Amino acid sequence: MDSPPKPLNKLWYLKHIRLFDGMSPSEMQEMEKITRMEEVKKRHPFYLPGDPSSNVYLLKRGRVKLANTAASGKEVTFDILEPGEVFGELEVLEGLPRETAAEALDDAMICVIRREDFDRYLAMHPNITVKLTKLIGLRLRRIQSRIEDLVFRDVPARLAHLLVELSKSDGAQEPGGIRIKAKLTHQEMANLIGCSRETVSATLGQFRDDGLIQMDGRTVVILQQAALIRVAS
Amino acid sequence: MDSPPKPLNKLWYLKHIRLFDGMSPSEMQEMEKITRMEEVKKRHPFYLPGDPSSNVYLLKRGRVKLANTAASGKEVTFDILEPGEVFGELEVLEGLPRETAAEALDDAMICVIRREDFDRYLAMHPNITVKLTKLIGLRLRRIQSRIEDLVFRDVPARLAHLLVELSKSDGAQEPGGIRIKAKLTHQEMANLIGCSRETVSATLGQFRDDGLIQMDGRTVVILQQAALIRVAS
DNA sequence: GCAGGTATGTGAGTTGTCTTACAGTTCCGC
DNA sequence: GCGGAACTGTAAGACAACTCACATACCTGC
Repeated sequence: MDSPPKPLNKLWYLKHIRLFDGMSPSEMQEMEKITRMEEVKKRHPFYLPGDPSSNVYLLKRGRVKLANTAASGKEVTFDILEPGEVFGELEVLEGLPRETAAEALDDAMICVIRREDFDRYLAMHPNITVKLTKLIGLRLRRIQSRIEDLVFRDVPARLAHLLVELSKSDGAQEPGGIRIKAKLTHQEMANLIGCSRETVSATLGQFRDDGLIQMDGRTVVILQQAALIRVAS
Repeated sequence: MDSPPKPLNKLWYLKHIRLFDGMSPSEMQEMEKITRMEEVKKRHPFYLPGDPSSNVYLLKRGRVKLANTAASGKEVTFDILEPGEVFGELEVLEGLPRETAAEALDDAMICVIRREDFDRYLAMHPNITVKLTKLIGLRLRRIQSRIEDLVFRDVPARLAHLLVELSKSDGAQEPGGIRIKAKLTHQEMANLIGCSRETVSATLGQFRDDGLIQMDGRTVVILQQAALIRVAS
């Protein structure tokens, strides 16, 4: 009747499946040719929903947020990308307009690849196509697990889950705890777990009062990871 | 400030992106060789989360449900597949264990392809690989829009959305309305939109009282599609 | 064709989360 | 280093959806 106790889903924030890792020097050179470097400022939008999908992007420096906004103004964040990750390739592949917005969270550096060049490159490098398929497949699995999160877990569990995953992907071990380096505002956390900003503030406050975390200034330090994982159940 | 009014997301229930459509006769023959036909009974599980991913399945007849169950017993349904659709290929591709359960909703007929054969087949048919990538990409987009549904919309809106999409993919035009042929229980609808069975019953009752739908026996007939779409906003 | 299992309808009570409102705090650009 | 903007903390009230409980209706397999 009971399913076996399930470990926290490691796919949630699994990062760094890099599309172009392990390229040969000649492939690299070829890629170099079709790529244009660009520097963009914080909050710069790469694209908005409905835009034609004319480019694929490779993030070199800074973070990029993939998100959508409802008519009400409520926002949902699908992913926050770290350097090394590719984005925008999905819609390019299908030739459909953008479905999400992409925006720089920090001053960032990116490589831009024009649609036609990307298509041509893929056609000539079937092994990269397979890698791309796996990458998209992994994203699909990750996003499925977010649906499970939304349906199965309440806000404290989702938030605990988020903190634990952030501590894994972005944490610095310190005496007494793990400092989460990724600086997310409460609003951004709310957009990631699908609740209101106030609820995040209150729930973090609860975690603090319970001794699970510590908040100095605007960064979170996890004091009791095991207990947090229990909350995330 | 306001985003432009967004039409209901057509990806939600978009079906029939068939992986092996447009195959040449020789390719077909080749596929034939690595395929084993099987008949399975209603409620037969193809696999469960954690199972090794040893096969890819091609659904010929009947419906298949992809779903997951929480320790609490609550269930979320990711997709209900119709004949012509492929499933189980994602985990096979990555060589990871199953992450969802797959089970026959009706007595069904399927083709089973062994993992090694599928891998080998893909390696020899790069065009099928590209198609597979697009198919998985489309699923990703669909599932992203379900997250938006869960975060942005309340239950009446989600249910109205579901009915409208079902009427498109599985509806029969009739004098006075569109009959939804797919026979889903209230529980199954609840699993699809992430709410309780009772809430589905009550909300359908509300739609009936408002004259939006009609329920004869266990099938739903949509009387006022436009109004339903408005509810789904 | 009847019985037992499965599905539906409905109500009362509870609760998690949102909304609204506002005060306090920290950051950042100039 | 100062001022304004962005962010955080907290609380009260509202409400959507859940749970629990039970009655009714419906299929379907023997």
